[in-house]
Amino acid sequence: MKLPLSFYQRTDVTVVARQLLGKKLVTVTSSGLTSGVIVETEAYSYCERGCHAYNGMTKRNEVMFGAGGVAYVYLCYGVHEMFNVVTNREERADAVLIRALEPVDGIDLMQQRTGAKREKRITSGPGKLTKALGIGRGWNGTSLIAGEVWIEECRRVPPAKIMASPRIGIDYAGEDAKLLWRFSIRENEWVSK
DNA sequence: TACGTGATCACG
DNA sequence: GTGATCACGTAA
Repeated sequence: MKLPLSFYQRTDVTVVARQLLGKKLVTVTSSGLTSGVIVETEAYSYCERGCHAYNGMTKRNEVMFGAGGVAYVYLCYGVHEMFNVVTNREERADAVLIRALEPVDGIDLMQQRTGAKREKRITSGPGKLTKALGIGRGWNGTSLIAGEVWIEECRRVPPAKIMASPRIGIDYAGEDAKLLWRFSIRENEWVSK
């Protein structure tokens, strides 16, 4: 079952980021179906400097300002596509970055897409998992309810297994870089390094 | 630790 | 227009 809009449209993005751990992210393309369990996320809110939406709407972050339940995909460092889930209601531009997955379905297809020689770690990192699942910038703004990408229930993660730490790669955010808004499943081998 | 890579954004 | 910057990954 796809998670309903009400899951995404809640007002506290850190709650959504925590609860996405243990859920399954699924994509379907003409090449087939791929999926993985979410083991690492980061929360971003228009209220803090780490967020693309902090300085208001631009062409890039436009979909963040819509209601929750759609994908926000952008290119980073000219090389990597990053997949985010938009949360909260309209004008409250929050999102959760999916940083790592534990592969479940379509592992052969993931290897094919990434050109990975060995099976290990093809979805342990935000840039790698989009490649493995066939997610590109063309999916920016795509609904997570109706389209070829969605998130569904999978595993229950007890609160004690959830670790909170500072987000990666946002030194420019000053004090906000210290927020413990990165969430991961403790001792899961697929969490990024 | 260093750097490729190209879109984006805040300047004019 | 232009230039600095960037929510990474890999090689060394």
